[in-house]
Amino acid sequence: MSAPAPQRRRTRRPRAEREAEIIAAAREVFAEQGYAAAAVAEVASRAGVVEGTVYSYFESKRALLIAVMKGFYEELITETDRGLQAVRGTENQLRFVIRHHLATFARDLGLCRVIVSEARPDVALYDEAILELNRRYTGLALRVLEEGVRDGTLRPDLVPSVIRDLLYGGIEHAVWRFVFTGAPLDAAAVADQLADALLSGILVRPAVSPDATEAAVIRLERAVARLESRIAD
Amino acid sequence: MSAPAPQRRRTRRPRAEREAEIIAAAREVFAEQGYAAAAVAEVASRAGVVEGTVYSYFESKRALLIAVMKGFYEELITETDRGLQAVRGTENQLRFVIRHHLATFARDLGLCRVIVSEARPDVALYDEAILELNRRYTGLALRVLEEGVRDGTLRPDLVPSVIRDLLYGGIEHAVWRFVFTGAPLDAAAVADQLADALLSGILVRPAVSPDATEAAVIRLERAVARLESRIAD
DNA sequence: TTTTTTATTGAGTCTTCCTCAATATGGTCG
DNA sequence: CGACCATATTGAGGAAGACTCAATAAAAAA
Repeated sequence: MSAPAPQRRRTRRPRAEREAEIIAAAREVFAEQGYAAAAVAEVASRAGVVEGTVYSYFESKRALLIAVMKGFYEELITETDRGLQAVRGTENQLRFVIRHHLATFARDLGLCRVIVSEARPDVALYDEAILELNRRYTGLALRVLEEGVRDGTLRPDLVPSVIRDLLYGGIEHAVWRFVFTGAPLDAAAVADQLADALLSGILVRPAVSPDATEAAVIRLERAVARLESRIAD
Repeated sequence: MSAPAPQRRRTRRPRAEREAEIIAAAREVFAEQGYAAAAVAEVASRAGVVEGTVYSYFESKRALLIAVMKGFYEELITETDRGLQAVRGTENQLRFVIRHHLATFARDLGLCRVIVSEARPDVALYDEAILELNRRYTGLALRVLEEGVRDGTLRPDLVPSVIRDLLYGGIEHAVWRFVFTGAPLDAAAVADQLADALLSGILVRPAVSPDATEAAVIRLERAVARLESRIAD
């Protein structure tokens, strides 16, 4: 049953390279198995070292996870930033962010799942680094929103941070939906649906006419009557 | 340092009651410490039994978590369903769902965090029960959306399931934001901001600006919606 | 009261994170 | 070119916690 004993030889490598190898192995294992199920011993073995070695590079399993996340976020931030510079206009930039984020999630699902699940449970100081990365990343979208408000493209009464949450939260849930149903995800289509809803809202544009106002007044009177009678009880 | 040794006596209790006690203890411990950090031994101790007893009621720690989630979801579904029946109109119903979900999250944050983090990592068959509960719960909002499309209140080109994801995802992220920044959460205000964005979109409405009367009508409708949902509790 | 059933126990196993003293390696310096 | 040394690497072992199971005792049945 024992594997062919990979016959490792003790070799010294430049610190930076070995560290990179361990991080790469960890990224694989975490993405495949999730954080809790991943064994540090397996990460070590895939990186061609022994468990103790991993601990001479990283304080703990969690610190290793954070290093993995860091790498992931750095890539994501760079790509997104570059993309945003190539697109003009608030609406187009928002569509780009949504599409790119959704595509990233769909592509690197295993790792994204771990990040989402593990970055949140702990408000521990330890994860301050991750919070900072997350702030930097979602800050890109926030700036787009703020500028949209400033230049009059977006409604002046918006609270940009709330809209940002709506945006990222919506994407996340949309992806889970597909993960769980197992349906193939048409990332571009879903991104457009999300963007349309966010930009234009879901209500049919009320034809602002005296009729509509009158109808609303009637609805209100009835509702108030209902409330009054209920309070009377 | 050792606690005063609770001096437990071996007592036999009706199966259902003991089970309920264990679930209640687990709910506490999970909410306080998170799933990974919670020790089954502590759950047992708070329930006044020994670790082995827990395992005679639940196959595994995870099965225990699922039982806890089940109870939580059942409550949530009942409350939401009851509330929806007391509110008329697609827009008001959506506002109710958002407000109630946000309030629940804010109130039972510890447990919600665990549910969100632990329900997703595993697409394992084991969690089929949780998936079903989640479907039932979010199905309530889905039905509101579908009916809104049918009766012409909502845009006919909407994909209701995507909007539902936008809604729940947005709430979730909005809550995390407050958890992490530590700011006090004005649930009602944030719920309104989310609802406004979702219903009307974030783009500036071209032209047709409502006059003062219409604006007053809109304010009134929101006030009535708030009253109705408060009475529903 | 005696017998039967089964809920409860707690000691022990196994897995996994993490520590540390011993070891071997590759660069450096005589 | 060989000896030396700083330190990267190792692997055995400790600690904690999930889970098992044969023994025990409480309640129900006879």
